[in-house]
Amino acid sequence: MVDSLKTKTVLVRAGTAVDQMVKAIADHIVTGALRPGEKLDEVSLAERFNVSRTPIREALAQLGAMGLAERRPNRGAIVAVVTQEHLRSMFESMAELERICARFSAERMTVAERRELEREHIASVNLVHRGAEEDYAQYNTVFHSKLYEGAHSKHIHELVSLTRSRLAPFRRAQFRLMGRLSQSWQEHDAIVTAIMRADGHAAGEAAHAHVASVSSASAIFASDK
Amino acid sequence: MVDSLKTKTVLVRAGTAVDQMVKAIADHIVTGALRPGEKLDEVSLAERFNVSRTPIREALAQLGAMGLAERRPNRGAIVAVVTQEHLRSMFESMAELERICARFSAERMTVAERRELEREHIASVNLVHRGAEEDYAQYNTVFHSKLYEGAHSKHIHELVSLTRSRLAPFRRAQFRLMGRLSQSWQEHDAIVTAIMRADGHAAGEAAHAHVASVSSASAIFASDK
DNA sequence: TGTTAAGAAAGTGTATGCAATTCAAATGCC
DNA sequence: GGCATTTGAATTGCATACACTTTCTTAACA
Repeated sequence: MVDSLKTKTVLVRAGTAVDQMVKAIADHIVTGALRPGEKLDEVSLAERFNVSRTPIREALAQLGAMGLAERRPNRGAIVAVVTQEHLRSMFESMAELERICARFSAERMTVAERRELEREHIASVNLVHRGAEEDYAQYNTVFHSKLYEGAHSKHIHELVSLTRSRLAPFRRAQFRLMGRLSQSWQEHDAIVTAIMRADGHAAGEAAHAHVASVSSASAIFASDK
Repeated sequence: MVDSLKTKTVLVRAGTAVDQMVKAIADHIVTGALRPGEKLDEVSLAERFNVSRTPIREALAQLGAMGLAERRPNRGAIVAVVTQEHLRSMFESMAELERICARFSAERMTVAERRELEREHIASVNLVHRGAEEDYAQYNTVFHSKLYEGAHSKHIHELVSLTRSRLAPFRRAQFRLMGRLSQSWQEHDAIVTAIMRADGHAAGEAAHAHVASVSSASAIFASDK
């Protein structure tokens, strides 16, 4: 089928429409274009993104499950309003989950996984020396992902991914890491060292301390409430 | 408005329709009426429950978020098929989450909460002596809920609730506790004692051991795959 | 006979229309 | 003037219709 025939569709859609909507709305929430507590009107969003209400509704449902939106029966959805206390508990949970992942990683990672982790960790020291904050932030994500995967526990991985996505609106990587690249690397180093020694407890403690450290740096971006 | 006028609606619906569908389908999955891997056809379900496809679709989306169903784009939904490995990781996660909740409870419970926990725990010894498995199972749920709430961490509570609901299909309380009421009570006792002493570490270890004990008793109900 | 391509059937994805509920403003009553 | 009731607009919930994707069938060709 020739694409040019579809004159009605102005913008060629990449994937399924509802996924697009989820990403788009989530992005608006994460970037702050949609403020916490703001009403997510179905018709407005539908007009805004040139789709009908149906995919919007499904997207809102998914966002609700993700914790980014809050759906009240018959009363529409709003951008999830996260209290200071709730935010604290999310960071706290994140620290605990990372502690578990690091402990499991130390106990369960294959030799290949350990080697790869150590190799990339050592390589990342260059980013620190160069002060490449953007690149380091990207590597940091990879580093933590390796910890999640190294735990060899699918469900823990799901829980930590869920928590991570919920915390996304409050983590601005560029701010989070500014000026503490060196500290972050040394904290990573403690984790890696413990994992290489297969010292689960030490790895867990190091990971917990690491996240707690990041949390306190991020907390200032919390919505005052 | 007089209710009898609505002759069309044969069965008076309690809440919103999609919630009904979620509960109904979830129930069918949990009870085993719908087997893992079975196709969740939208039109069939719609006819079955006398609603249109729309609420069914939303319900399936929610069930997907819950982990009870698996939705493939353009290919329909199936009852989530849980591998032995995945199930293991869920029980493992449950144990770790309970460890955290117990530790936090030991550290954070108010005096009133501690007193209430101990009071009900001591009272539950009667159920053990009477061998009231049904009642004990019910109390057991309350006991664990108190641990989750006592942690004073909203997000951890969400994570543990999510995991619990996902494990629901594999927990048949009546089987789970049969013949081990006394053992369960003594494990509870260790947790309560540690919490009353505000000994976070001991409480966590006791809770972890308790869940691990229950897990091994439940594992036999896992789908062989 | 095996492979592949075309087409029909089935089922999901999306759009639209109607019903039901909610929220608010205006009106009536005390 | 204050308070309760009602009515209307706005918005969500649900149903139905249509479009597109997938998949199974069938037939043609190597």
